[in-house]
Amino acid sequence: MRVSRDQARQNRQRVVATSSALFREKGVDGVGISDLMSEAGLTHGGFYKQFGSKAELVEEACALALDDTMAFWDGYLEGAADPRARFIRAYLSQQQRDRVSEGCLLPALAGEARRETPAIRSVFTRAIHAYADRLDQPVDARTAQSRAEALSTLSEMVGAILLARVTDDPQLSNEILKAARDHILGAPPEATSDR
Amino acid sequence: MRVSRDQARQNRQRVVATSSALFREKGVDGVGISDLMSEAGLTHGGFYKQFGSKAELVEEACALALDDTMAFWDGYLEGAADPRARFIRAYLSQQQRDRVSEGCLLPALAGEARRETPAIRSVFTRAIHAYADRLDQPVDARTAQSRAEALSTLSEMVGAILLARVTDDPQLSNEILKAARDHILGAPPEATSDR
DNA sequence: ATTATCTATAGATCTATAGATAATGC
DNA sequence: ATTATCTATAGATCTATAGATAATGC
Repeated sequence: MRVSRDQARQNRQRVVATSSALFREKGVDGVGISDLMSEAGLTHGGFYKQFGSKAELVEEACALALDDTMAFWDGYLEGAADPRARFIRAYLSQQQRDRVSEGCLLPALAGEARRETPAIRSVFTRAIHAYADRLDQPVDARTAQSRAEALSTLSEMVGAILLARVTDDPQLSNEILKAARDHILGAPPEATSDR
Repeated sequence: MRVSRDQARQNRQRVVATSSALFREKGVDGVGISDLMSEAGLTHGGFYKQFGSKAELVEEACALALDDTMAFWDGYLEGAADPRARFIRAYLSQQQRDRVSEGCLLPALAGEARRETPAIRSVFTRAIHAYADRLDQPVDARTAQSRAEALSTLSEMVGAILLARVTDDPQLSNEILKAARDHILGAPPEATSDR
């Protein structure tokens, strides 16, 4: 029954990783300790030897969601001619809209996180800064104006994904994504970039 | 114990109204049938004589939230010189951010509503159309372009409120609101309109 | 007689804890 | 000896239903 110290560390990390996906997919209230533990191949009894409370896991899972997605974006944008445009186009794609459990934590969880602990809300503050940094000018060219633009662009991206996900009208959903892309990046020359 | 037909109708309506506020404030999973009924001055046993299920109440409560807020906005904007600007400024105010239980259902509940029944999601589709209509040109001047702009403006408004509510940094919260207002309406001539 | 509301409860959760078990780490 | 994980369970929910009660509406 017992397991090596290293195996235990891995088990714990697997709980955080599966929670990070399941919380985004089903919401924090939508999955119980049992679900999270058994998804990681464990039983629920061991949970409180690894975490102080569910809220503590939520905090870690949100932080991991942030770090993972940021690592993904930084890799995806590395060496791009226009990283900001590439970022915005990919973020506002149908793929990102549909892959909730691997996507940005802001549209997925910010609505509920508003009511969570200060520690959890501060992860969301970090997330806002992290995303705004990627939308802003290169570090040496930043101004109050460019920062305001970055925040306003982020608001539009997050809002568009949120609305595109909640509507039951698939056509409206795509229309919302396209409107946000075109508005932020300027309309495409032809009907080229609906994908 | 029994009550007149008219009184019963009023009781039922009071349950929907208090639910509409409580769901926005605490989330659908955050309030139980007991809470909703006792907030309306009733006991929980009578609930299922009035509603088929909790989901049915959620649908009605969201629809009422939409109708109430739209009636408010239409009154608030009636006769304004520039109704669109007045709408955007008020929606993106600190008051709207802080009055969650009386505010727009989109930032408050869209995140959870994604996982709800089709009937509930279709209320959110109606909400998107209703808000976009108020942001679009007068009916006879609408184009595909103006509609896309309305949707993109709505995304930014909803996203800005969502982010301004989730962060635990009050300064960042105000910065997000101001950035969205300035971006949508154009920067103010002087530092006039932070309020 | 009908019915709106009440009390009481079933059955299924959910978070958290207690104590047993069996393998690691000294 | 320590400890990671297991089984079992406490206590508090939550949705939904059953049956009683008392006032309305015919």
